[in-house]
Amino acid sequence: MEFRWRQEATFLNDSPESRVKRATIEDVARLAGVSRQTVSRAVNDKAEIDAETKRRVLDAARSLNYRPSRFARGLIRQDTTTLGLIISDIGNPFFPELASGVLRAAQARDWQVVLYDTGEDPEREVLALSTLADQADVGAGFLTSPAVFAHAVKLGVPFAVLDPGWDAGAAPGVGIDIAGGVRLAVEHLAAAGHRRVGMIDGAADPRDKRRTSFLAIAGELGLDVGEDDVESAPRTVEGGADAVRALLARRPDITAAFAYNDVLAVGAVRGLKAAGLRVPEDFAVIGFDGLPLGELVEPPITSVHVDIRRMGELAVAAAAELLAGRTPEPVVVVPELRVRGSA
Amino acid sequence: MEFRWRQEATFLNDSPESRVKRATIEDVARLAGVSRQTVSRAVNDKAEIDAETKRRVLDAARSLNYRPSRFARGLIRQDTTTLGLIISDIGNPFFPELASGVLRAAQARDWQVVLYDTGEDPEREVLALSTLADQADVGAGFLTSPAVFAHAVKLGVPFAVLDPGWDAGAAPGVGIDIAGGVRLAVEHLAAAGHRRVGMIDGAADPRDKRRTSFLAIAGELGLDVGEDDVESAPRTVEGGADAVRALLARRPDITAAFAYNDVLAVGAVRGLKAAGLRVPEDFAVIGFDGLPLGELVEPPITSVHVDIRRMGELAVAAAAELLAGRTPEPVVVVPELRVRGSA
DNA sequence: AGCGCTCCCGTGAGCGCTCACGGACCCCCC
DNA sequence: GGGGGGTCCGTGAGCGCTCACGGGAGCGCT
Repeated sequence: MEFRWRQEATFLNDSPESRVKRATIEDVARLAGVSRQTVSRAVNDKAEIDAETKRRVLDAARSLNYRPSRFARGLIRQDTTTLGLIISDIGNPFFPELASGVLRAAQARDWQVVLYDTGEDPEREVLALSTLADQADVGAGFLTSPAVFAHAVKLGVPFAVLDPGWDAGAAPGVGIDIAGGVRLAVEHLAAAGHRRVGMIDGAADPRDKRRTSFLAIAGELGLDVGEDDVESAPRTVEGGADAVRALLARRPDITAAFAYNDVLAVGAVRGLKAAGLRVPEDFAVIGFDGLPLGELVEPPITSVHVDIRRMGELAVAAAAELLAGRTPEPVVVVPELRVRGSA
Repeated sequence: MEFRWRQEATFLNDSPESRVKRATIEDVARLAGVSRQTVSRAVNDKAEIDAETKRRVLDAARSLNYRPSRFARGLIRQDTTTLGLIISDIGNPFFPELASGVLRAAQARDWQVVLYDTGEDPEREVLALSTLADQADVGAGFLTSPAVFAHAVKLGVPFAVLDPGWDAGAAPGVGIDIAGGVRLAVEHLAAAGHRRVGMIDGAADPRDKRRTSFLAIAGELGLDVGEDDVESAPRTVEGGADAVRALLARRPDITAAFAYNDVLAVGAVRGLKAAGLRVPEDFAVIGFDGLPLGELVEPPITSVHVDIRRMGELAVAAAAELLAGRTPEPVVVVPELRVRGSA
């Protein structure tokens, strides 16, 4: 009676996009003529409630469209854990693979996973991190730069970094032995007799580890490779095709290319074939990641295979450590060469 | 200095999986020698606080590893909306595509998206639905059967169903004109002169719409197609390859196949090529979904294209309607034929 | 002195729910 | 008739936070 004003205030709020004010446990109790506690008993299938009463309460709940507030519940039994996963482009087949591992590990621990796709945009990364910070208990994912990670630290979110190519250094998470992987690739090309090798780069940052490793190792092996044998491209199939063409236009004597990832490698092969070149006879292409996709194309992509799903699982494990207040011990995933058809 | 004990208390709690008890706003207030409210002001960057005090509070917060409880916050300003997205296998490239649309639309509305991968298992679907029911405000996704949807209704979660092949009927969400799509495919094959065509089915349920539509339309067009020209297979590339071989073994005179989806179609083409057949000259294959993946293989897959991302966006829109207490008006996505190389 | 203002800061109340109680009521048995 | 036990239900308290207040201190002005 003295709360009438409250209901009226509620129903005034009917702008198009406004959420309907949810009924509370109190509303249900009132309608069913019982107490909160009894409603709680009915809704949560607990004992100490009469069957008939329960039915009545449940009816009332249904008629009011009642659903318990996850916030109020969470406040009491704080057992649910939510992991925020930051990825840069779910359209890139790499990330579903990663998400698959994360999801599996999360499910095993009974964690929730909320997904943030930042489209490789640092600003959106920071934004995602901010909302993640107050929607999730812990985060994981790829971050484009140390600066973004610093933001996570500032926000106080525990975050497991997946090694992105910049030196994650002290940042907790799971690393990839990128230099080792690149070595595998370049050595493979060198062993096949290629002297003049280009790179199709997918990183924005010129200090990216794949690029620097490529240059270093190619030099070390005495290959004829210079700074401008690296062509940058957006990480798409088209990007790869365009890049290989550009590479060829600039240095027609190149006979092989190392691609930043398999998507670019697939694109490169397409570009080559479209230009009338045979792969690998006229031009060899080697990728990075070892995506299943690479086996589907013609020729199948020779690639430096990384166990991406395991990375996802390891990331969750690291996140769990972080959450427990411990420092996860550093893990590094070691890639291996998978020779298929393209090189 | 005077907070050393607290840190120790923190570290006492070191059972392997236990979460560290989080510091509350009260703890920070005590340590900084201020009130809750002042802490709140500092943490939330509000006015009415002295710079020096703010610094002190923030220091205290950091030293205690304080992070505000999302539950307590959510209880007060109930503005954050969370959508639970149920998919059956993120390894299937269809779903990232869908997720992409959902994510985009969700981001536009400032919604969170939590992901549930059920691996096509009805039991896990029900499970996911249950946790979704008390972790999210609204759900969306594919459900394998009407029974599962019924469970959602029973739980009281608003759920936007993506048309799965069973007749979603009254269920709110976004539909696909599957029959229309199948017609496009079968007519295309018939027009190319195929009389005897098989189907590679990816559905568990024999009443699946693609299968029944296929049978009906093939019959209508007077094709020589019977019940056992339908081969069931797991929705993987290998599944498709195996299925087409089985089909061929049973009925060697088949000259074309309609596949449940593009993944199966890609598999079929692989199987065919491995068996020494030329596609489409010896055997034509047509898929469903129109995934980007289909363009990458050789020959590219002719497919019934569905705008999957748009489906994701529409699903979010429907979910928003549901949340507002309205009934979303029915939407049906109409597929179109994309003739590429395989048929 | 007294008033009003600004700048800080603290105190209830309450968000919606569950947990730990306590208590009413009925039935049975000595 | 009273004690014991079972069944069902309600009442405070409190989870961690923010909102709406109220109030003290310090300053300048009449």
